[in-house]
This record gives sequence, C-alpha cells and structure tokens, in this order.
Amino acid sequence: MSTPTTSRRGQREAKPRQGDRREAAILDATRALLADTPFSELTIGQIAAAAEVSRSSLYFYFANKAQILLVLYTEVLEEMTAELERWFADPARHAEPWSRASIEAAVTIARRNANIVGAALDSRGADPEIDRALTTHFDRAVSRSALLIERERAAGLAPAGGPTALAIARALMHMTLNSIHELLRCGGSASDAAELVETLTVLWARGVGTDPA
Amino acid sequence: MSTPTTSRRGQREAKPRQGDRREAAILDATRALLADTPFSELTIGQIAAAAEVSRSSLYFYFANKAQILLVLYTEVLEEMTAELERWFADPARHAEPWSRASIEAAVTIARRNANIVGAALDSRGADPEIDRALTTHFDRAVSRSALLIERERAAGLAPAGGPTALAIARALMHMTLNSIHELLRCGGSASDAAELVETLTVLWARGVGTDPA
DNA sequence: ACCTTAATCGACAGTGCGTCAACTAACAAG
DNA sequence: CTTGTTAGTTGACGCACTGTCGATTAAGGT
Repeated sequence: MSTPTTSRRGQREAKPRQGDRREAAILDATRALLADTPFSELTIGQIAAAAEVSRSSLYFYFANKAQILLVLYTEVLEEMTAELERWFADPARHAEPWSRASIEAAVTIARRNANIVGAALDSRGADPEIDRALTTHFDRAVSRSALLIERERAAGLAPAGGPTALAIARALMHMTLNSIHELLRCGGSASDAAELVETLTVLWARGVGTDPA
Repeated sequence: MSTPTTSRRGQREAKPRQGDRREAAILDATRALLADTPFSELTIGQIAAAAEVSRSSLYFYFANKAQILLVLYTEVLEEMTAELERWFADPARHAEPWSRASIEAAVTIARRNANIVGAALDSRGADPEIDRALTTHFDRAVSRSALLIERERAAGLAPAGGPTALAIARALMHMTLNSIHELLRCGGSASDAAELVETLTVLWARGVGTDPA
C-alpha cells in the first residue's frame, strides 16, 4: 500500500528534546538541496544523507517527502498570511492604488522563498496535502478580498452589478497566484517582479471597478 | 538512469500498420481508466492490462506514461486552438462582450475533456514535456489576445496607458486558465461553468479597459 | 519461399519507498 | 546506581514500479 501511515512525529510534542535538532537539520538540508535540485527529483535518501541521518531515522520525523515540504511551505504561507492580515487590519493602508501593498508583499515573500514556493506549487497536483494547505490560505485570501470589494461597493466606489464580489476576488486571486508562479519558474528578475506588481495592481483595480480609466 | 530513451514510436510513421490499432487501444484504455483514477495513481502496468497488451509491448509505442498523456492532451489542445483560431480569424465575431465566445469555447472543451485536461494541469509540475506543450499553446493564446488588445487601443476603444498589452493578456490568461483548472477539479456543474464564463468575460473587458463601467 | 521489418513478450536489474524489530541513549524515579 | 520507560537510531527486508534486453513470432512485400 502506498498510504503512508502517520509518522511518529505526532507523538513528540511538549518538551524541547534532542530530536528537535535533527528535525531542524532535516529541514535545513532540504532547503539547501532545493537550491539546486527540483523537489520532485529529490529522494528521501538524499535528504537523509545531507542531514546526516539514516534514511530510516528520517521516517521517525516525517512520514514522507511531502511532509517535509509541507512544513517548509507552511512557514512561508504563514509569513505571507501574517503580512496580509497586518495589511488588512490597518485601514490607513487601504489607500489607492487598490492593493499594491499587499500584492507587493506577496511577490516579495514568494521571491525570497522561491525554491520552496515553486516546489510547493509544482507539487500541488501530485500531493493532496500540499494542495489542501495552499487551498486553505488561498480561500482565506479570497474571502478577505471579497470583503474589501463589498466595502468598496457599499461606499459607492465600485459598481455593484455583475458577478459577485466573491467570484471576482476568486478569479483575480487565480491571476495573482499563477502570475507569481510563472515569475518564479522563470527565475524572475527584480524588474520583472516590479512590472508584474504594476500589472496586477492595475488589473485588480480595473477588475473591482475602482479604476474606471 | 531514469532518463527514458525515446520509444520506437518515432520510427513508425508513414503507413497505417497493424500497430496503429494497438496504439489507439492504449489511448482509449487510458482515457477509460482516467474516468475513475487520477493519472498520477495510474501505472503503466494497469494501462497495459486494460489495453490487453503486455507491459513491454506498451513501451514499443510510448516511452513512458507521460507520453501517453501528452498525446491525449495534445489532441484536446489542438481542438481548443482550432476553435480559437477560427474565432480569431472571423472579425464578425469579435463583437461585445469582448471575448465571451472564446472563453465559452475554452470552458466547454475543457469540461468535455475534464479528466484529460485536469490530469495534464496536475502533471504540469512533474513533467516538463506536458508543461512545454501547455506553455506553447498558452503563449500563443497570449499573443493572440495581446494583438486584439492593441487593435482596440489603436481604435481608441481601450486606454493605451499603463501595462503593456502583452502583460495584461498574460495575467488575464493566467486567470482564465487557472479558474478553469479549479472548475474542473471541483467537478464544476454546468451552472458553475456558466457563472465562471460570465465572471471571466467581465474581467477581461474591465482588464482590457473596454468596459469602463 | 524468402527476407526485412513490425510487433510481442518474459525475464532481469535497478531504484526508491515504507516497515519492522532490534538496538542504544537519555533520563527520571525508586 | 540500577532499573524501567520513552526517545531516538539503524540495517535489513519486501514491495511496487520502472525501463531495457534479447529472443521469438507475426506481417507483408518481392
């Protein structure tokens, strides 16, 4: 059966034990390897070797390769979410142009963790767990945006007809996520990133209807 | 080494030989299996069994699993491209709303081949060949759209400032492709599809600037 | 009848995965 | 300090799947 049983990692919870060192070493080793090998071509054996543990030991900490990436990716996702929440919580920063600040934050964080984010996005189709993590955060971002759109509509700043705020937010978020994904895959330079932020900002504003240029 | 050598399929070209039957059988078997098993969980052995050939024989026709999907997916992509080219070649159909007809065609064809398209999109990260095929067609669609956008701008129907027509087309195409991808993954109903078409149509028009609502 | 090329298959070796049972290290309680 | 418990470690094992090779048979033309 290819169903991986849960690793014993679940049990290890409370105290900061010796094994935490190892866990961190495995994570670090993976990060390092990811710098010059695509995640899909990485084997458990390689990671274990790089972290200087036996392959079996690695299974003590992680049930499989995907779980490692999941932890790595979750960190990034949380950083991103924190940034967006901060932005969302501060009305003063909601000024025009519509959402440049948050888009810029997402692009910056994604670029800083390009290998991990790229790997996660690539594994999305192959690994349900990664996909669930991504979907969860994606959906949260969508609802947040939908809320803002509705606020704009209520204030008469955006037209209320047509598709629902949620549908618009969802589609525009797809645009955002996958434009970033492409940027990462092409090793996007800083200027490419800047151009993308500009484009996305304009398209969000137009899509929401705030910018009837 | 895991580098698959090219299958002997390359050699077989001109005449309609006996083996074409088998090739078709393999393709059909894959299509059938795809109806209730995700492609990633499908093995060469299963496909061979379903097509009633030995595993080794299958390798006579296809170098690996990905090549099978590639053929299947290429058919769909070509159907889609043909439809878009037809639309693009006929100026009479370029009427408002901006691109509903072409979006609708894409959604319809994707839905009709949901299993294949879904599988291909999911494999994108894992398989460079699939990715190249997709990217090629994606890029073509982007240039086509950019051309139309420039036409609108030249006619004064769309604002010329801001991001380039290409950048806009690219971002909106990401939105379109991945919204469709999500629709397929959730087994999107006909009404979901209709709502999506509506949303995308509006967002293309707003994004291009044709609809300054 | 013959020869070339298409097609088929069984057997093989390789790779990576996840599991297991046995072993050692840490460390608390008596 | 010895004894028991839990954390951590490992090599060896079996499994599933992959891709290749060489031998063998079927087609189809001349």
